[in-house]
Amino acid sequence: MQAGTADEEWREDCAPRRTLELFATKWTSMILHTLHVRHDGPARTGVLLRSIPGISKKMLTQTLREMEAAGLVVRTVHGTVPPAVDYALTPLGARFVEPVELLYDWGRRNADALDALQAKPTSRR
Amino acid sequence: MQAGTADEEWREDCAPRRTLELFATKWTSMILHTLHVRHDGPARTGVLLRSIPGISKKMLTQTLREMEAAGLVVRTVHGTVPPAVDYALTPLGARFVEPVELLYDWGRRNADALDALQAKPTSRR
DNA sequence: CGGGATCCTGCAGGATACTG
DNA sequence: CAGTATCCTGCAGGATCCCG
Repeated sequence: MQAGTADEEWREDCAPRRTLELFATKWTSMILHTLHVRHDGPARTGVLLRSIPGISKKMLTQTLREMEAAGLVVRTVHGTVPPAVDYALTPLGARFVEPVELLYDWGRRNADALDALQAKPTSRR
Repeated sequence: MQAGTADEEWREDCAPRRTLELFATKWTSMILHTLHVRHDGPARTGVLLRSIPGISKKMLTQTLREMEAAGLVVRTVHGTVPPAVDYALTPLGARFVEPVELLYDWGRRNADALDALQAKPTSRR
């Protein structure tokens, strides 16, 4: 099998790599997760804002926009005078919750491994 | 449960978020994966370079450096005249292979969901 | 309250050339 | 072959102000 390239389909647009893009935009997975744990219905913008510490209003709306365009969430406007908007997962969006939870669960169960890291690739000042 | 903030520990340095940082640096997970599937021993720099289409020589060494500092890989120099260097997973690094494979496997099994995306968050020209 | 528009910044990350 | 050093670029993402 010689393998000048790779021993499996490992092109730039293969499935694994495209999955990674989900996590390339910093907030996407957290929004998916939040919409999931709050599956008692759609979530208002303000709720999302307060549920995800550190996210800015701009990035929240921007990411939601992209997710809506991607077909991951649906946006519903209720009022017009004091705007009341909520977001809900689409069936497609719900599917992407799985890899997110997979990853997050692993993190929770392996906090000791995370602690054992000498220096983090990012977030190191 | 009121939840002004979050319904679970969801601070900026919680385990899930720190797990995400693993994938923040674009190439880390791919290197982990490559070192894993080539577990028949350590891998030479050139092998890694050819196994990961699209990675540049610079990013490869740079990422490997960070991973070494983090304790994920060990670097071994063999020659000095024609430098022969190889990298191997540490026990800690091996642990981080799991979430990577988890994610990649999901992607392979759910290529249809990836195809169903209308617009990708990234890689959109 | 939700969200657009604008400005500004850091940093991931590519290209290239040089050393041993 | 492996690695370093520069230079340069795009873009994620923060802060701020304004609109309905």
